[in-house]
Amino acid sequence: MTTGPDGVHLDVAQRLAGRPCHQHDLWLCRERVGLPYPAAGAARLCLRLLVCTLTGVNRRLHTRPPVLADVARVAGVSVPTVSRVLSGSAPVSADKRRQVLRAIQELGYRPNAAARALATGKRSIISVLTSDTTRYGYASAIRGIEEAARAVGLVVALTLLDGDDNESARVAVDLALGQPLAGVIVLEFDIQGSRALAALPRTIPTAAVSSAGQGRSVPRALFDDRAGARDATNYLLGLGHRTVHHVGIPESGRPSGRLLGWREALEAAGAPIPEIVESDETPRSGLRAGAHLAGRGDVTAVLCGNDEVAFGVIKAFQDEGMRVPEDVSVVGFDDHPLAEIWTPSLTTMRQDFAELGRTAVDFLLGRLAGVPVEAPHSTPRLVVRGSAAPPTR
Amino acid sequence: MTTGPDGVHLDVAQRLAGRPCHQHDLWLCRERVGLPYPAAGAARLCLRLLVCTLTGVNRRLHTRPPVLADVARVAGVSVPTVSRVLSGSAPVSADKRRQVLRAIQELGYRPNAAARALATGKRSIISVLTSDTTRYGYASAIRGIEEAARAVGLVVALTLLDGDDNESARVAVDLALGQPLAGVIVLEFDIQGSRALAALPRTIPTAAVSSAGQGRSVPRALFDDRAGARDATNYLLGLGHRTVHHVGIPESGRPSGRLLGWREALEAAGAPIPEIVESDETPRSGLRAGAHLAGRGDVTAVLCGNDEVAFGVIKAFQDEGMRVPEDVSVVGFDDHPLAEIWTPSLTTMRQDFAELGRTAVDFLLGRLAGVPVEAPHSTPRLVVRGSAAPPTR
DNA sequence: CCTCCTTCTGATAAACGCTTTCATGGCTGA
DNA sequence: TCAGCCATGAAAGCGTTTATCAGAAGGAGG
Repeated sequence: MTTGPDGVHLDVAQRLAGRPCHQHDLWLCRERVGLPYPAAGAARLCLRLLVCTLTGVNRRLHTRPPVLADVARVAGVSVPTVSRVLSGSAPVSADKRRQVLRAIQELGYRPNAAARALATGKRSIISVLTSDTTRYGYASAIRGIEEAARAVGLVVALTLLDGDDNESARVAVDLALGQPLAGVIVLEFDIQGSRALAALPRTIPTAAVSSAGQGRSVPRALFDDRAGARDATNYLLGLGHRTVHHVGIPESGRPSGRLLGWREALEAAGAPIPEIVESDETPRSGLRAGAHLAGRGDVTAVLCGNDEVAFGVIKAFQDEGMRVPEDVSVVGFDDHPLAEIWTPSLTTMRQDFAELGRTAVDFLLGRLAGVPVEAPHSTPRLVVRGSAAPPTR
Repeated sequence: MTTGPDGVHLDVAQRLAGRPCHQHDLWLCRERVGLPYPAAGAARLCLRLLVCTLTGVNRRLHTRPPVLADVARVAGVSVPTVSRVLSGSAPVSADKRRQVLRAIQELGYRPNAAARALATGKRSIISVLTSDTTRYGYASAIRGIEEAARAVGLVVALTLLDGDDNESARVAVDLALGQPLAGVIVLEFDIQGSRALAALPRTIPTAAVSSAGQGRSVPRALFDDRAGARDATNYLLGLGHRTVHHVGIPESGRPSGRLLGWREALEAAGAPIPEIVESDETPRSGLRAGAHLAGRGDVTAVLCGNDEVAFGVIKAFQDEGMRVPEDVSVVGFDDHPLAEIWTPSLTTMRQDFAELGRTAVDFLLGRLAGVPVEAPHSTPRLVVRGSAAPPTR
């Protein structure tokens, strides 16, 4: 049985009102009756009013959360003093500080973020624009961004890019910019990302996590996909394959780095350049692509746009009775968590999405602070496993 | 060559300043020189000042984004009129409306969300607390939440729960509550989620997306894992297996529904209840669990806590030379996107995470609006594929 | 011992950008 | 001519922070 400041039983009020009821409610009531804070003897009146309030007679009153002024009144100090205790911007006597902290505790006070943001002009949100949250690379990058943001006390807001037209990009951007943003990070792994980047006003600090080098002059944290694809292709050629087929993933408005790197490596080696097979980055489309390639009969090595596609491609080959890697070698891209335990285990180009996400935040913050930071950059690394081998014929 | 209102060439200014430069900059300059808005003839002075500003002589001035008062001044109307045009809260003559819209366009004005939130008391952020963004179920639920939130004009903020102790839950909660939140949704699939739920103050509207029924009396969008596990176990028993082994995933503070359902089904069937094998929800731990089970020699059917674990378990069995489903049947939980193309394709209990995420938002909003909404609820559905079959001996 | 100056603490007030209420002035229609 | 309506503007918040100011306490010098 907890007892309020004037002997009012909060539990009684609570039972009468049929809902939780806090010290704060009591004070609101006193205020309403016009009682100064430490006025004893009006407990009964307060209780009555409290119950009225709690039962909905005056809903708005009860709903109001405690504000700085409430804390100040309860602690018997002025509003700025409370603010100073909270922010530590100026010295406050130990005595008052204690009172203030106790009042905050009692009232369950939490600063109003909107008011704080308005007064300080400081922004504490980083908005992430992405077309997807579920696929491995996207999800990892988001995790990296969130971790880095949290480390410096920022919150991450997420906005999905639904359509791949300019209009829906604009809508998404408008929604995101409706918040007081410190900056924006766009996951520019696809056309939606590029569209969103284009739709962003130049006035807002922006960084992109990107797998392509060119485009609008926005600072980018970059995967050097091109070099990665070149390495992967050279690896397969080095195993003795005459050429390497490619299952492409959708391009973000311009030829993807993976495609370019693949073609460059083939050209450099003087190998024939097969027609590209398209996919939509899903395992299912990989299945279709694999079935198509299996039907051709002359395929011995395939570089896939990502691991999920590679899984589908491998599955399709196996369904057609071809063995991987004995009959055909498959190399993926990203190093998906399941690549390791796939059958056969998948040889792939590892990318550290989370790390690039983290560095993208640092990059953005550095630019915000006016410190020149070099654009982060990461080259995929070959992870040799069991899905690629020298050709058998 | 665009020309400013008094014949000032913005392009000239831009070239001189070496950075993009907008109409708005001009007006700021006029303001600084003390010119009323439509005052002709001071173009040259403005340009000079503009270049000073842009080149950093007065950085703050240039940095200031346009506010409602700027729009009002440019449009030649009062501040409330602009506000009315924006919110449509009161009629405005077509004439002024047009002027206002043009001014907004020219200045690239965007309302300040913090000020708006402060004035209206309306909150536009839903915070999602989760221990993970990358795993399938979590990522899908986040997507569902984001979609539903976006549909009603809300933004989703993401905060990861790092440690599984109370202290780090408190830190995460504090960070999230630092924003002006409309409400919080906790993904309570694990102990971190439960901790966060416990750390949330009762004053903030909260909903949980959960796979367990009990716990703190917070409204929950619920997966009926228990029924799902019961169904899965009964399915395996129905195929003729003497009993079913279980590879468990970490519990969120209390026995997981999956475990309970599994045990109930076995008890009801009078089947022996084998010891549970633990995993940490990763494929790799599934590998270990599978190796352990394969070593026992008497295992014919396994129900896994999720699909990723099931993948590992299957792989381990195969590595030990056991065939799935001929020698041992494996059933998963969740219907991971790769379950379909795994070898063998995985029989599993499908859960629609995205849909439950969406309904959780509706649920939260309904409660915010005071409309009584029934707690959403979803029962996993058996998807029969190729990884489970009758025992062969 | 009194006064003046310094130092430290707390309070008052003015922003921050937007919404909203209320009052006013110009119209229309009877 | 006057009531009534409508568009508009002035002003008062919303909950913080911060700059400025006043007052008290304390020490030193006369």
